[in-house]
Amino acid sequence: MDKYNFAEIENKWQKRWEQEKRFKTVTSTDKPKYYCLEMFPYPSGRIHMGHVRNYTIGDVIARYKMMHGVSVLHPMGWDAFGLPAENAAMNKNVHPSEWTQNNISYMKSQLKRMGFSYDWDRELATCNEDYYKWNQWLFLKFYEKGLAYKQEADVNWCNTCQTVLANEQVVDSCCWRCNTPVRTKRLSQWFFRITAYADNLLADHSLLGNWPERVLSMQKNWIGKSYGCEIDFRLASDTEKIIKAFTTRPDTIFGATYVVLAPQHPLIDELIKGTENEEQIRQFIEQCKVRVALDEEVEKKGMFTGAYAINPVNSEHIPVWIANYVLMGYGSGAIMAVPAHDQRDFEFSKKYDLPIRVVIQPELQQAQTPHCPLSTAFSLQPSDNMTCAYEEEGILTNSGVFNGMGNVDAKGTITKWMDEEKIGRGKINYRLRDWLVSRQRYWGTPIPIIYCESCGIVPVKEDELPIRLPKELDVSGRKTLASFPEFIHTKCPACGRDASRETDTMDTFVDSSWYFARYVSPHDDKQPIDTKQADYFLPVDQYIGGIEHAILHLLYSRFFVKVMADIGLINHKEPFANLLTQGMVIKDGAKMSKSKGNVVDPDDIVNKYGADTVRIFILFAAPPEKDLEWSEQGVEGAWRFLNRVWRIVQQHAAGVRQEIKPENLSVPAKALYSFTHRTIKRVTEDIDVFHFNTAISACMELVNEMYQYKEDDTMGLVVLQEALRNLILMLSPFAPHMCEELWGKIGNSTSILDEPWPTYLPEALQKDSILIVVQINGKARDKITVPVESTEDVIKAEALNAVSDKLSGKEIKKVIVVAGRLVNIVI
RNA sequence: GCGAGGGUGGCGGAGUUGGUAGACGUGCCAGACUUAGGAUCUGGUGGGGCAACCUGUGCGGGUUCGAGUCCCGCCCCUCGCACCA
Repeated sequence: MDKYNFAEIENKWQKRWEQEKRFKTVTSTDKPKYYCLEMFPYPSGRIHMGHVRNYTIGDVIARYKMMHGVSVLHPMGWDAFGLPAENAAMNKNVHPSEWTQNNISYMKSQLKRMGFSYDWDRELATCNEDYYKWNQWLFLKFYEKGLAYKQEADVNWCNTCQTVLANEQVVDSCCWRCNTPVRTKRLSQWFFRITAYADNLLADHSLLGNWPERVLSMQKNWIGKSYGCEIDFRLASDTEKIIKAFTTRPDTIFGATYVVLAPQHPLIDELIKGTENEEQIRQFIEQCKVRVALDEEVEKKGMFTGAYAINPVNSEHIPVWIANYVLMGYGSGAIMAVPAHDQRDFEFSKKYDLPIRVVIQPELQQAQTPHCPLSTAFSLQPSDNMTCAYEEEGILTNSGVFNGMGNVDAKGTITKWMDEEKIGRGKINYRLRDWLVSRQRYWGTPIPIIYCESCGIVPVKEDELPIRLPKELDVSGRKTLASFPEFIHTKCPACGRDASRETDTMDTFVDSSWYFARYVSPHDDKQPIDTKQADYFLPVDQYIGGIEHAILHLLYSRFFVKVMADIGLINHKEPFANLLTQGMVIKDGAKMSKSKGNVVDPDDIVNKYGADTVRIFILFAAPPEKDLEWSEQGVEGAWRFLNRVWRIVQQHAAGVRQEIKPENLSVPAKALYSFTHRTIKRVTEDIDVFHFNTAISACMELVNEMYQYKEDDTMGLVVLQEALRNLILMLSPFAPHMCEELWGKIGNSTSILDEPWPTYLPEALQKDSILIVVQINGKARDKITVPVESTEDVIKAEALNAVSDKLSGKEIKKVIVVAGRLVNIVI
């Protein structure tokens, strides 16, 4: 018997698949399509186990769909712009382009060694000018539509990366990439107006029913839509000057006892200029800029500006404060403080002895909350020694004509009234900020903009694209495009005079925001996307990747698709119909990482066991969305299983194909026949819902059955061979190389890829007899086997008879018969 | 604090129109084949007990003939957001 020589087999079939272009996408409109996509990797040098897991899952789905005769698009490419290439340039004295290309070619060979079914003819790399040209083209479209704009703003700056970052790329106040604490810096930068799509992004969650709930909830949280009211507080000293404050609680407006500005609020300068406390206040504002350590409760601090604002509903003059607990980045950077009904304001007013005015009374005694003991249930008074704000519902008081109204109703009524009085207006506010896309980097897409002294900001003409990166980079030090005078100097497209180019490049998340759409027509040099192809292939039917992109990449991509639809490039509202977020690969309880020294190199495992074993292990060890603990013993188990399959097929490879007539089979043969078809059913249903671990375990059970099977007459062998044939087909998405080889060994000359997925015969699942569990008082006591057509009475009698010794002298109160399952005798 | 997801053998994990808890794998124990086997095949394996049985799915209640699964109240873990007005 041949030994399972995985190295030879895998090499043989990888070559054959490539030569025969087995995975070339067939665009055929009379067939249903399936677009299976895994998140493309950054070409860091080598693939890691996380990639192997991600791409194995995708490969199983793609191959499974191929066997269903579907036109499958399964492409792969490279997220090839990024900072590590620049660091490599400095540290290893190699051009970012060369370093990236080398990495791509090695990683591509690794992916091929795994046997993944990619259509490599559609490969793309975002650092190639035939890709980033279309980034620039899209940028110009965004600019035309007013969706790209330049603005001076306080932006996030990472000193290590020497560049700015988008809000989404700041994690716990630190750079998402290098973990350096982020500082704010005032710079003029390019933004994408993602906020214009905030509502669409939120509303279209309804189209994403098959996305994991937690991803949707993270995005919802990030977008942060809230309904409220913007209220105008005029300055007492100059009623032309207005502080706009956003609140979700207009019902508490009569309880506003002061106004608070964020330390960065633009009006502050004017308010404090020339006052006696000016210097102190400026010092305080500086202090507020210092970021404190994380998960540390920040103490509320503030200062009185000396100015007063007018509460528009009652003309009261209330003090204007500056405090660190008000954020410039949300709403208008100013709030009305209602200490009686907002815990934060309450704490602040206690600290600085600011007045507290109750404007909502709990309705009944039971409205008391455990956190807010009230001395008298019906009249909440600040003098009651309130220990916290009352944030529950109630009845308005101290609120003029609105007294007695329920506060929930009052929100709308007061908003409407303020609108009529022109002192405020209903407003929807979002937490989402615009996307800062400028980066002070070399290795990225140049922003196609020219600055002219007389014409200002002038977009590059479309036919001038691409604006190429200067290639002759001296790699000895950190460079940006500003280091290349020959790149900067140009002529103004409008007036022809000397002008200079924008030297910032785009955030690399721009690249990955539409690459999935480029795959439908990757070589089109006339347009970014061939709309016809897009109509056929988009949206991606199944997207697979890590949860770490829950907000960043997945939100940006959704935004891009909506813009691309609005400019008529595509006709879809959402990029990814279904999303599978796979868990991490961990070892010894921690994520594999160089610093922890617990990395397992895929190359080593593939060399030792082969790709098929690695694939089986990864799929079997845990369901895809859960974390997977790496286990050498688990890999051994997968290896043993494949060898078991290999041996059983070898033992019974030669044989006859003959029609099976179930009624003529021996009892064991019929049992195996039935088991085979039940396995087909189980495996099919499991793969449909991505339960690869249980699909493989079902195959293992079938193999175990085969080892027990001893029928060696002709029909016995026919049944066994039918089982083997189906087993090989079912395992082929998981362990494709070995299955191709075994497919040949059982007498086929074609590729298994030409074979349809097996279907089970319902009649084969039918049994002559069934097992019935006999319970007494809900506890299993015995089992009986009865003919499948037995009536309830017969089953009941059999059951009572089986446990008669345990029933003697007992009164039977009740007997429950569940068809086909059990009998429960209650005594 | 808010939101989402979890808690089942030594370990990874099965199991929901409520119906034999622990499939499959791993580990461990035993047997077979063998000069030998960390190869392979076979059997056993939640805990307690010689056994009949008892007990067991984070904790406490409840519904039910019957609960890992449904309901109520807790505890713990993971992830995300977090002074968002």
